[in-house]
Amino acid sequence: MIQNLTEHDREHLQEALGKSGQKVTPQREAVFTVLLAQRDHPTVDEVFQRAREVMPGVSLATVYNCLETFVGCGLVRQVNHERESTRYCPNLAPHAHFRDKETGQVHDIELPPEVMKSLRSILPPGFDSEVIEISFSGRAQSKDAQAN
Amino acid sequence: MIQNLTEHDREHLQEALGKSGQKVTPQREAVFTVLLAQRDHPTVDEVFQRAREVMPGVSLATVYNCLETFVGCGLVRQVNHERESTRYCPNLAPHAHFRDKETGQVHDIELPPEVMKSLRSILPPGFDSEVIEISFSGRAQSKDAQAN
DNA sequence: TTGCGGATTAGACTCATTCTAACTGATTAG
DNA sequence: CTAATCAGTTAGAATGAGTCTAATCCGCAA
Repeated sequence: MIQNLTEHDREHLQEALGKSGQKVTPQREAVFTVLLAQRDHPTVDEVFQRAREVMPGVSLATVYNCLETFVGCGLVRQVNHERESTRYCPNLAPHAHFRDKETGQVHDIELPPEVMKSLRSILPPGFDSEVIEISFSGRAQSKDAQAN
Repeated sequence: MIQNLTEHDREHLQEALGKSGQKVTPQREAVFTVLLAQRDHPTVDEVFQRAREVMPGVSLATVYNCLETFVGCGLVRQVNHERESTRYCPNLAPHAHFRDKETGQVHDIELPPEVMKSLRSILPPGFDSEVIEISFSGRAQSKDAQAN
């Protein structure tokens, strides 16, 4: 079942939207709720299915719009793997992604600051990077293969 | 102008294809030639345009097939950035990619072995990764902004 | 020469994403 | 109070990279 937002999360949503001059709407709240309820890197379509459980009339276009808005104001990250459908991730801490080739599941991998630093250090002078994406792919056999 | 393959490159092509039970064909040779002639991470469409200069009758489907074959036998790498068209890269050394947001150009960034090692080390036990992709995006102002 | 199998071809198809134009509903201006 | 405005939402059409299909080609072996 999809829980409602906590007061804290609702404030987080409102603040992030407000900073870029946008408002909380019922649809945005529904989509955000869905993202926080199940942190499994859903595709747009999965978000859409889940959002309709909470708000039956919501449209796919709106789900696209909401997700884009959230990405724009830094509330969620896009996760792309090869040319598969884009997935969404509300984990804001710096992290890499690991994609299990067998199940298609995506797992977050914590990214220690010293690794981030060594990565930045390989850029030759003149290259200024705002975003670094790191993605692994392979197999995850362990028990926690469904977590995260 | 697009040069012919050197003897060395032709052998490389033949050997890699042979290892996975495939043959050198005129189309494959043309596509490979195009990739080596201009190492600028072309899209399929760009490869197609260039290949037609060398072999006017070649079809888009064949260019897709050739590129997929090359990826399959390890001759080239795919480079994906967000959901843009896939690009292709004949640089086999381990390297990251840097995408210039202004020009859309992709540059290779050398990846020292110790950085690779520190990256592998962040994977929790149970995660076995065959492939690591690292991509930066931002601005490259420098003079060599058009190279590689 | 016939047949086989891999490679190539043109064009149809798929499907994630984007676009468009109409509609809604809240807020502001007169 | 109306009317005008404007962001947000909606359904459905359009886009475009990539894939699939069925026909053809071509080198080689029986």
